[in-house]
Amino acid sequence: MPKPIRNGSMTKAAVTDKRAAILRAATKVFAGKGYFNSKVADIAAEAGIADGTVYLYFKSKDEILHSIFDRAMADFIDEGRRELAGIDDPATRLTRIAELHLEKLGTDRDMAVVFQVELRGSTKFMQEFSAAGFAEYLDIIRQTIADGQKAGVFRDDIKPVVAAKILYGALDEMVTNWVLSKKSYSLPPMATEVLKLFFGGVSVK
Amino acid sequence: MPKPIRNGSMTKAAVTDKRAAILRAATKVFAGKGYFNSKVADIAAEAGIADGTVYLYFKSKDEILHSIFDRAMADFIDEGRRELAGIDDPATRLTRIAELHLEKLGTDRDMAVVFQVELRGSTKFMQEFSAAGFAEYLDIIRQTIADGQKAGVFRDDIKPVVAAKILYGALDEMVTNWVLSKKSYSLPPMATEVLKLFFGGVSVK
DNA sequence: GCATACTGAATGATGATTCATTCATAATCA
DNA sequence: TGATTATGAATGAATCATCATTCAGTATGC
Repeated sequence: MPKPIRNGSMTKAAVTDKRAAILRAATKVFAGKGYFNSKVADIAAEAGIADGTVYLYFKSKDEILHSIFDRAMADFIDEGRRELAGIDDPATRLTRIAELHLEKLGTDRDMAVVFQVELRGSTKFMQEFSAAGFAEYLDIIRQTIADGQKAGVFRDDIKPVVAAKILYGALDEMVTNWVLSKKSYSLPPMATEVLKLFFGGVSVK
Repeated sequence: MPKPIRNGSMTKAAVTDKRAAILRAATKVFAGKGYFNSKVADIAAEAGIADGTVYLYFKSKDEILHSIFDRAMADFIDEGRRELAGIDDPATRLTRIAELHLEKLGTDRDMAVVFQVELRGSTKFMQEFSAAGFAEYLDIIRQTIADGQKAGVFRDDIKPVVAAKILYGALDEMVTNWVLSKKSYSLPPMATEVLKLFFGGVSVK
């Protein structure tokens, strides 16, 4: 009376699929109720498998959350590098980065919720994560700004690290607002708005 | 062998003090281990009282977290309004807002950790909170920017809400970085950096 | 049959909350 | 004033519910 879906020996691809299915289910569940309020049983139910099966693919609940980030972040950085490979002009690069940032998170609301909300749910986690992908991302932005300064298109009385944090913070805030907003609107177009201000400032010249 | 501290009827002030003491202890504990990893017993121990005593002042662990925000946010908005009362020039107002923001959080690291990290720990919480103080804060910024546009000092091809979110996001990111940073530096001076970019933009004119 | 994937009930730990009891102080009384 | 009683803040051990995790058993495919 359980629902036997597929048993016996699995192909490598099938194994990966099931892992991915669990991660997808977990992302959805975490997004809905938060990591600590989510039961492993909820994830199993969402994925249509038994509680115990989760442990055939992940060592612990904690590892599931980690995997979600690791995979998403790795994908994002990869795609970013590929996209940016052909772009030299610093301003254009920043534009593409901002667009990618919002496109990526604006496409998968559950993932965005987990990133915006859960990622910050623990200092410990933040610090582990900081050490990994986040620092790398911020550094790409920083480097691009530094290049722009060297090229003379960006003012150099602002430290690149600071400017990078500001741009990141602004984008991040757009995502957070979008995630929490009741109204449904498209996120990517906000990139233009952010960049307009980031490049030109609010003051009238 | 228990530690009798003070019994009998308490003055109103003493009661408020104990409540405040518990909130202070909780802020410290939450900052250190995160809300969900903190035991009520930890808070009690930090405050130097028995576990049960916590429940004489708060209905639940959840209520403690709420109280921390409510009080801090109310204080902040009050102080902000008072400070801004005498300032008319929009740019000066924004400057003062940014300074206050960073001064306030830069003064009490535990509080800052709870705000930056725990506040975002649950969508539910975020939304409740959004409805309350946060929206109000963002709106003060928005209004100031709108005033600046009307006065002709800020460009009006950027929507005030968006500009407000950008400024807020940038400040918020400064705080988050500061909170997570191993290095110890002073937060308030970052206000100047943020404003320089917010007003003038990165591009060379 | 044998190996492998899966199941889901049982286990054990954890931790929020409760509540019967204690006792310092205040109030009342003679 | 000193003795006596009432008050209610504080205590902390016990309760009780909640899950993460395990594992003995089942099903499936080869």
